[in-house]
Amino acid sequence: MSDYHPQEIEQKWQRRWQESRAFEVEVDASKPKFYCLEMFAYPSGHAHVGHVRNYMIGDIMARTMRMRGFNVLHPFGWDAFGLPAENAAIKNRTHPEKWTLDNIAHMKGQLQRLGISYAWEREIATCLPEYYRWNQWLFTRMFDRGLAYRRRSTVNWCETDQTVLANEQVVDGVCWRCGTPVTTRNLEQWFLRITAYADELLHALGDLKEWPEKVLTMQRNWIGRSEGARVKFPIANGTTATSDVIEVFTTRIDTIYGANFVLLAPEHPLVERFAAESPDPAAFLARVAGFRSQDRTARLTGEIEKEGFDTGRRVINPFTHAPVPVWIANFVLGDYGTGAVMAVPAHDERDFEFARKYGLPVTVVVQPDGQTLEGETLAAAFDGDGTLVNSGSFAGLRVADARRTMTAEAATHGIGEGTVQYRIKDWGVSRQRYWGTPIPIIQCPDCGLVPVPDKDLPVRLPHITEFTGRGDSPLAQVPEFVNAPCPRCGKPGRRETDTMDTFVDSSWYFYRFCDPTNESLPFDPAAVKYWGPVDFYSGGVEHAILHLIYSRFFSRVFRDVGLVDIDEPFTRLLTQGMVLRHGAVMSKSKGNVVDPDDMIAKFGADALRLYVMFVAPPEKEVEWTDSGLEGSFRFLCRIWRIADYLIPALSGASSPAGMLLDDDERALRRRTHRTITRVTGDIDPRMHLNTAVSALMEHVNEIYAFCQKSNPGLRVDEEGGAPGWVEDRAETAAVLREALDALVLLISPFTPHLAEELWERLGHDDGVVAAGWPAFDPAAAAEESIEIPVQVNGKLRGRVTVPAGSSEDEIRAAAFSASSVAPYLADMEIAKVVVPNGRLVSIVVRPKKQP
RNA sequence: GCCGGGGUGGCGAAACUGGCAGACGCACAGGACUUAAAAUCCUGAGUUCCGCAAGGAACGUGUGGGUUCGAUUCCCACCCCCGGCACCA
Repeated sequence: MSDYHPQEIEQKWQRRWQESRAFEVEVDASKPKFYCLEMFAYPSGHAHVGHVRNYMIGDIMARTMRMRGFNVLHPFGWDAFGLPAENAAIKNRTHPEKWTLDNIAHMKGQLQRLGISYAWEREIATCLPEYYRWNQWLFTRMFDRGLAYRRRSTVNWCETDQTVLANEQVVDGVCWRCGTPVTTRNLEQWFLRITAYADELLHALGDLKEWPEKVLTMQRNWIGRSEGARVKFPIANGTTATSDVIEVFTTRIDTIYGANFVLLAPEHPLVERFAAESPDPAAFLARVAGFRSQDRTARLTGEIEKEGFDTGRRVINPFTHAPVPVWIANFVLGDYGTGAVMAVPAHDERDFEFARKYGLPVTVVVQPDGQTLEGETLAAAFDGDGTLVNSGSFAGLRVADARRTMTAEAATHGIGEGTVQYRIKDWGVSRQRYWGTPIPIIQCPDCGLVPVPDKDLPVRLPHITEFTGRGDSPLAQVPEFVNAPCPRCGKPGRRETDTMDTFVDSSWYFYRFCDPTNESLPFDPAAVKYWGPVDFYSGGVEHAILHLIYSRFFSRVFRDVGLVDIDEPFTRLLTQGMVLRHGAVMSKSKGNVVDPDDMIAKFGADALRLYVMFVAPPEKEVEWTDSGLEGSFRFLCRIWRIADYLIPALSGASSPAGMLLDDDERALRRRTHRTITRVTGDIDPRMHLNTAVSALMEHVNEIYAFCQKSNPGLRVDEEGGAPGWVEDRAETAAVLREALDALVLLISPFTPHLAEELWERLGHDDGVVAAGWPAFDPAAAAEESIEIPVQVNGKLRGRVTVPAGSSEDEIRAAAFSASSVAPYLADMEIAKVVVPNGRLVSIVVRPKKQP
């Protein structure tokens, strides 16, 4: 009797996998490919079990598909740029690169000790010039296509630290580090024109059949398409020039006869002019400034009260030709639509609230069916369907018809047009930071913005030794970096000193894995043609929007640049749930993290992997429990014991196929094949890893029960329990061998080390991948007899056992003659009998009518 | 407010196409083994009630209704929890 010592076994197999390059793969057109990917990791220091759950899920998939004969690409890498490294540099006086690379080394060790089957030779880290060079390459391509452009935009600014703050660094309106109230600054910033793909990104969501509904919905909301119209309201007493028009965006052009006033956002371009032309420009601007500052801080903490003031100006409603006042309102957004709206208080909740507050008129132009609303007495805006009134020649139309007709009418008269508006904005990628990809642009006094030519890439990050966290872009303090000749004319120019948002790095890394060392292109298109798209992608739901939209965007840019011929990079997406402890997400600050290495030391990596997969479905949050992990460990010990007991007697066993088996042997064999089909389907396509483990547990229980049945009171763990009863009967040895072989292969994606060890002990030389996924034999799995429940008036009253394949009449007869059912039928009239698919008998009875 | 996902034993959960609710595990209880304990192997267990017992009855998947021979599953209304978006005109 030997005991299960996971640590020894695990080290042995991890070493062998590495020596044999077991998970390294190459393009092989003769085999079907499977690209399995987990979202790569930010190297924050230590991975806890919450992080690694995701890698375990992916590993089950990768190992299963490998055994099923696929050429499996399962790579890993590091999202290695980012602010924490810079903060650590400021705090600990280490260089961000050292901090990052040290963390990578530690975390890589953690993952290797978990036995995740990564192709480590393809490892990438985004902070290395070999990688970020291609960020720069793509950026220049985007610049050439007008997809990357520069404009002024506001950033959060801390006066004390003299630095830009990311949104996450602004806590309740003050700097996270020093508590100074945050102000804004206008800087030249780079944007990527994701809006050019808004429509495509939205529509293609419909093709993502294997994405969670939740993520699709979130992306739909984020892109935020709305159909409406732009309508021009000429300024009263102005000229006919376009500068004398306020253009509004509305989704309710049908209510335009009720547009009692027009509202401008505080950021609207006309505001400055109206102020200048007003009697008291200073007071005017002060009120506007008040609104603008509200946006930054007050809006984060809660709903701000609707406020506004009359500019004194009037515009002409192009449908009614009546002059209406123009107000400036704090709740109108400057960066959506045209920054101006027509207010229809009778039919818009916000406009209604505003009109009532300031005593503005309310004109009803849509009447709901069977009611007559009056503007003066209206209690709330009515935004439902109805019939137009007070709307000139459009009166009497239904809302939907009016929208169509009036949009066309506006277009005919040149006063407006139908349009589609998106909520999504262009992606601001400039970061005034050190630890990121330098933006490869040089500003030349003559040529303007000039991209760095390919031959000069990468633009390397200069080595900086002092990190203070103060000042604007750290790169601006390195003259030898900043001063660069214009690539076009050679005159002294100035290099862009901002770095890229790290989301750029992660928007295409999955293609780099296909060809990670390419020195002439981001990747060989042929490699991506073979491996792409990612077949199975898993990661945290926190990336449901940004990362997954940016990746879909970049994938299309690569397509349009000509490097890939697919649109969608991820065929199937799984968003894994987090691991909680004491009801909270694991975090260092809460002190509730579980380090996988501690668990490996106690129970082994296999037990940890199995537990995390068994405790709940992959998408669900789970609460960590030590006792659950212990239970999984016990289960593995139980497997070890039965295998250790049986293996000596199985060396001569052959396949049970074709043997004349007794009832118990046939039952065990049936069980084995049922387990094969259940586990197979539970992993793929169902991805119910917890029930796959349950099925394996039942299978093990069944093997024990089989042994107990032949040998009541059997002690599997006793010394010298040489199982002669197995060897003596070839059929018994054969079914037990088959049961054990199947168990070991089926559990190998979950507990690969234990499985390889047992597989070897079972006498196989080539490992579980070479063995392949166990074959399912439907004939062996077929039941010989089936138990059929019998219901009387919907209540379970008995069960009958009939031979498989019995006719409905036979099943019916058996049900009626069953002793447990008969009493319920006595003195009753049979009203109806249902036998759906021969699976169940449902009898409906009622009392016999008295003659 | 809008959108999405949920609500099943003491706990994590299962039930794949409308068909035996609670598989599997944790915790718990009992038995075997042991001088004893641990470990192991076996057994039990939704709740309530009746019965010495074998066993039996009723109730039971958030609440209330509906469809159906039959509903955790489908339909309607509502309550609660989680997540996302949120003055997007």
